[in-house]
Amino acid sequence: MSANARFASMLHEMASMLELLGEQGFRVAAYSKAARAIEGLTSDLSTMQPAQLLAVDGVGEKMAQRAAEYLATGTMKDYAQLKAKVPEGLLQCLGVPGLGPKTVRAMWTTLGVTDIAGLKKAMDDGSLANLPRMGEKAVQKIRDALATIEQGQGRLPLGLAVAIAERVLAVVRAQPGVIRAEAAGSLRRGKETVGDLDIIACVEKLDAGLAQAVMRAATSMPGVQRVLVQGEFKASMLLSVEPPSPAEQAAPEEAKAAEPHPHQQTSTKVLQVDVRVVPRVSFGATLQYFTGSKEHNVRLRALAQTKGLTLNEWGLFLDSTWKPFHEAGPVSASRPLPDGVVDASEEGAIYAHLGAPFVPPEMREDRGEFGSAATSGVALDVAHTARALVRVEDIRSELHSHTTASDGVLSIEQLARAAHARGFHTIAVTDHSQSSTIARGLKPDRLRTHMQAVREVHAKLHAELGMTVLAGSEVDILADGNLDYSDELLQQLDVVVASPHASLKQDAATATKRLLRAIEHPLVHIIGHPTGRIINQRAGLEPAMHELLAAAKQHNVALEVNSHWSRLDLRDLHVRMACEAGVLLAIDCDVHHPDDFANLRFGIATARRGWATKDMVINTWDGPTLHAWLRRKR
DNA sequence: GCCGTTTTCGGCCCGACTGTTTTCAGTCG
Repeated sequence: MSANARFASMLHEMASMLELLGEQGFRVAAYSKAARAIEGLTSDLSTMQPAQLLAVDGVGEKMAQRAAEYLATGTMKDYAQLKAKVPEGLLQCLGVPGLGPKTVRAMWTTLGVTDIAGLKKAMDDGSLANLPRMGEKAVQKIRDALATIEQGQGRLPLGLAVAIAERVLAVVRAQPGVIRAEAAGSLRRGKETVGDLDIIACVEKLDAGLAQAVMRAATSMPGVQRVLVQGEFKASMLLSVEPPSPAEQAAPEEAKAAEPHPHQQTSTKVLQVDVRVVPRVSFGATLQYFTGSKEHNVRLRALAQTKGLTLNEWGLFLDSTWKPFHEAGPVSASRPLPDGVVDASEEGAIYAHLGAPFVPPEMREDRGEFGSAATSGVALDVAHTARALVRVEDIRSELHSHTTASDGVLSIEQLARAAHARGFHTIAVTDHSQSSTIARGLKPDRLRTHMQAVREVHAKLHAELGMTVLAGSEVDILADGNLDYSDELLQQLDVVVASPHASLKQDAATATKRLLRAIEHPLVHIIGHPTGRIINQRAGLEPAMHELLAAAKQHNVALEVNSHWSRLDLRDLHVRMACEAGVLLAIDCDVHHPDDFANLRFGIATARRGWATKDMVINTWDGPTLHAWLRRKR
């Protein structure tokens, strides 16, 4: 974990502890907000001047002092004092759904409960049910929540969550009266893992019967374990997560062989799914609202307030029209919505009316998308970035793929034709190098034969389709930074993708030196999955990213955004750092199986989360431009 | 604790759902 991440996590912990001590809400929120701001920084805390840190939105005098203290001593006096007051186990109790700060504090101060074991005891002997505002049903909910946690309820990798969302959407869209339905939440923002699904279904007019029918269809679909809540327009349920299908398991070999990450939770087996039914006039507002992030929405609603408007999940309203309506009680089917200020059936209208540029979902993290918050010394032009963000349809080449020569399932020609069918002008065949024995890496003599075979396919398909098939290799970056083939051999390859595959637990300084050597190598074009992390399984390398980026810029090397949902490496924050440093990106699918081309959407989402524009991504270039760039290293 | 084209003090986003209530607090997103 980087110093930024460690400091931020301590602030988060302090927020929870203050909450349990009964501290005022806004003070608690200030800690959380500062923690999030630090997490989103693209600069190392240690390299920032005090004035730069104070310029970060959410970081004031006190937090800046704490950062200095943390950097100097590795800890903080305030943090230690809080730790001494609040038992460790209470923080786990706070993580149980349905248990908030008020309840945990009450059971701590009046029942002496200090951990999960004590909580279970208090439920069994009936003392918990005797707390104010507690009863048998509330206790049962906590029991169920504990059981769900023990079953394994972590965050699900994006690729698996998307597959489940599409199943739910199919059921909802099939209901009579449903005009459209979309997934919102962190899935729509393209986050690398998803905690729950938010499904928004749209009907023409609010109708309680219709809404109930849609929610019944969802809550009775196969795999539903438990219905958590069911109101007039919203239902929540727990859905079993089936093991990945064979196609979904077409993960890279190394991913399958990966050792479990020390912090890995038991694998996720249930996913919470919320289904909401809204009228057409509200659909855009609801989609916006539940796409989040929470922090982005807080800012957007505050913006609405400055214009005397109220923004909520039903639309954008004049205070004078919404407030009296609201005072009469919650919205219901029998009480029609008041007219909003704008037609909120599309979310773009809301941004437009508030005078904010439309923010693509992937950028809605309150990391500067409103043009105010500083995340580093470098300012990217928000409006331009939002318009020029790289899209799936911009990608014209694949530069990282495997055939049956190493661990892929396609022949060279099948691979090239699959790439052509997706509209690509170029594919690079980059089978593994000799040290990746698990993946049947090629010894030098096999590589020479393989290159010849690739060039024959190129001659054929270039004549037939105008397709370019490049002879490349995914060359191991060995533990000391040497490459896995001689320079004489590398020189003959059209494309060299250099990737770390083994020794992924080395310390930061060693990893930095290792990757720098690869970047500085004059025959290397792209660094593949630079950290080697596997989501939820392996932390991977933690090199000094700023040093790598400076070197990549200097040596004109592109860093990969590996699109496989188990990798997404570079990750979103690293992409943002690369864009601020002006470093080129290669968004690739690391194709082993024909289905892997479909993972491109996840790599694109990750790149967009890092504010990557089309011009920074070498796969968007036309053939001549890309080929000329590759030849500059030969 | 942070912040300022309504403020250096007094605010800080907004609503649904649930369970315990007897009008609403707690939790969640």
